[in-house]
Amino acid sequence: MPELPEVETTLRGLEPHFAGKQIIQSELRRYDLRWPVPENLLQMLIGARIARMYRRSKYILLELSNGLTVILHLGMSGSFRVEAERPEKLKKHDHFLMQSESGKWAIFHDPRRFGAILLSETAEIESHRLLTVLGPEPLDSDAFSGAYLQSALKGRKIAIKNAIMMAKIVVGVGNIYASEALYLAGIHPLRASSSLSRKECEALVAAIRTVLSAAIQSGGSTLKDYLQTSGQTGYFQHHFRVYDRAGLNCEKCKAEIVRQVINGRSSYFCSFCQR
DNA sequence: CTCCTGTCCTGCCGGC
DNA sequence: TGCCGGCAGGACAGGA
Repeated sequence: MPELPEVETTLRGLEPHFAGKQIIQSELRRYDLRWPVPENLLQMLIGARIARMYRRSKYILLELSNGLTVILHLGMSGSFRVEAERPEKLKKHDHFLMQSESGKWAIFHDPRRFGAILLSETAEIESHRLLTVLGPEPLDSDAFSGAYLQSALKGRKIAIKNAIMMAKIVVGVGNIYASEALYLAGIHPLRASSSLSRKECEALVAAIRTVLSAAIQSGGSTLKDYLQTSGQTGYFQHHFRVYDRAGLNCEKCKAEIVRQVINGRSSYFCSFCQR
């Protein structure tokens, strides 16, 4: 799925047409996403103003003027596109649409339906079951530091790649950016989490920030499903150093990049550069 | 607690 | 051309 950069890119694509705007029309074509979509969604959304749009982890949050917040998640295959008019023919997996007073439509498309649309009272959003368990934002340099990471990894035996993909430790890092960040930091993905030195934790924190920031700059990464709200693909996949590059040569040492399944997920690394 | 596995769902690709 | 297995970017739920 869309990892943090793709969610951030989506948010930025929606904001100009929806933040601060009233929702004048909305349609729901399927209720059976990851969890059932609340039956009162349209009733609560239509006529409400989106007072604020923001991202927390991989969730896009629409804070409405009526005391409710819409929680959106793109799942594994979700994307939003913005259209000037409601298309006469919708695509097969277009599940949700909304039009703001700007006239623009936002259309949620999600073939695998691992995405989610939920409602929460705004006053209780911080304690929502999905949001309350989350660790720090990786781009928040105060909360996500080398010292923090080392303490969060203390006593953990799991592979460092699994650890940085755990939302409780740090949010937003998925399978692609975990491989890329570990490569940049020179850390082997199978290292035991608690074995990382303070210096390595600092390097990893910096690498995660660098990779995520660069990916946001490139409009995210498109492998199969992900598109920007404009319909364009992201560009960061052209900058991958290791992800999906098994058998190619490491840019630094020319050794072959290896693919190995770690915890059921494809992982890519250079066994010479990453120790 | 930590950890590991199974699971939700559709589409695509390669092999036969 | 068709069928089948395997795989895909997330992350919750439940059991050891």
